[in-house]
Amino acid sequence: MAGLDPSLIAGLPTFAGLERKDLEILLSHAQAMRFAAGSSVFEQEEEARNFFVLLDGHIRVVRTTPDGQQVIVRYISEGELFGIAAALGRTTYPASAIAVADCVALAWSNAQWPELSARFPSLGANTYKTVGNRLQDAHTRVIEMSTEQVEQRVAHALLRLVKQTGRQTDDGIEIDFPITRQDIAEMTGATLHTVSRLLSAWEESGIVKGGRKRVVVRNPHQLMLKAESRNKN
Amino acid sequence: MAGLDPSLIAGLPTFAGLERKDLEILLSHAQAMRFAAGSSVFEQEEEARNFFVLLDGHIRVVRTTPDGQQVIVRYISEGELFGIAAALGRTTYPASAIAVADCVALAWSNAQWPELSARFPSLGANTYKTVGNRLQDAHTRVIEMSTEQVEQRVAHALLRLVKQTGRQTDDGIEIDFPITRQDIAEMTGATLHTVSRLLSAWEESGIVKGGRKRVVVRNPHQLMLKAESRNKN
DNA sequence: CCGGTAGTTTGCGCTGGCGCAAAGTCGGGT
DNA sequence: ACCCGACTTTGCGCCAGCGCAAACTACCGG
Repeated sequence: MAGLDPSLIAGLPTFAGLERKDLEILLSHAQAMRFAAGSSVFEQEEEARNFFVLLDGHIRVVRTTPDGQQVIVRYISEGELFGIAAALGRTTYPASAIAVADCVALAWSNAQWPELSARFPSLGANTYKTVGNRLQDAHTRVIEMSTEQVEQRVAHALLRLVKQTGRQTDDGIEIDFPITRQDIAEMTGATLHTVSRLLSAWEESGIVKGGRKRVVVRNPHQLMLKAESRNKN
Repeated sequence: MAGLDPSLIAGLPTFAGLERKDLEILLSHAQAMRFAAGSSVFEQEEEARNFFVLLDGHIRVVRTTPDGQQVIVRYISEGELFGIAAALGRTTYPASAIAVADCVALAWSNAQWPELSARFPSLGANTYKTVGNRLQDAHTRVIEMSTEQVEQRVAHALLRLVKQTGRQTDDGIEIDFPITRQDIAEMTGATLHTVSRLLSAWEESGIVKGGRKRVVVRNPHQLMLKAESRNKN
């Protein structure tokens, strides 16, 4: 259906639980979708109609508070399941998803969820695991926000991004999609200004290298030190 | 098995999805456990052997950071499913659970999870929903921590506790288990001292009434005002 | 009834990081 | 080639809330 390009299917490590044949059946129910960088995949409060697997690109998940404040919940990279609100008993998406690079995703209608999850138990297992990881991450973030200084939180955020999407360059490890200082601020509960100051200071000491919508980590080890103690380094 | 007291079974609203007969089968696989106030139900990092439903009492879930800081993840009240780490693909509990009042819980061995969840789809649905709610809560907390002042966070925490476990008294609504200023601090990422000061100020204006390990909310509406704007009231 | 411990309150000084302001700088579109 | 909007940097003053310190008080066990 929808003429799935077979080449898209090649790399889906997350679905290793499924046998080749089952995978093909599952994929035959999916629809491929493309999103240009900057476009919206779904909006907060919108009725949850689909669940997705991201095949290529990067998506930012943002939650907006009643008074207009924005917080970045997380970034989604290739192979990840997302938009599974309906499976978790919600009728609307709790956050907005925005493509930060050109994206390709597979989408299934939520109406198919009961049938598909019954037919492919490993889809269910995968969902449990995904949600478990997210819950863990969310709690980790609460702890960080509760106990750490801004400098440590920013360092942790960068390390997480590097680990998740880092691409080795001759300069160091680069975060593989455009990200602004403001974005980092919204991930860490700091202000744009403070983040900018921190990155400037780190650039001074050769730990990172900045650019317009770019961050390259030159010295991950030193960055870990910043992340770990509230002492001066 | 384990001679379940039938009276315990009476009130299990959370499991409404199950028919009476199925419920009995499910319960026949469970083991009843009692925990005295202050005792540990399970420890962080301990191998996850069981999952539970709390029948009576209150349990505090605490996560400890590598450097010894503690953060209260949440409180569990009657009817809630907990300790489901294994179902989410983990082998150890990510946090400790401590009874803050005398507790009665039903426990199932994790080994039974695949069988039970296959046999009773509504158990699985229930788990998805529970996890969905928790994920939602965790994200809400991240947002609060990111965007709110300490005063608002403490107000929100109290309102949540009151909503979850409030007991009407002639003085106002009382939180139904012993809770210290330190506990509130660990829920909100503030210090004991700041929390104490805030509660003193609120007691001054008649919004709450404090006591040793006790908090009574006399004026929830005013407390909501404190929770909502960073303006002076 | 009494001593000890766990919990609470309050004072004081300091500072991390925010709010506000303004001046760069990069890059994409016409 | 230029302009405009988006992104970034930096300076400065202020204050919420923390760290430290000390006193107070309610409960519990003996």
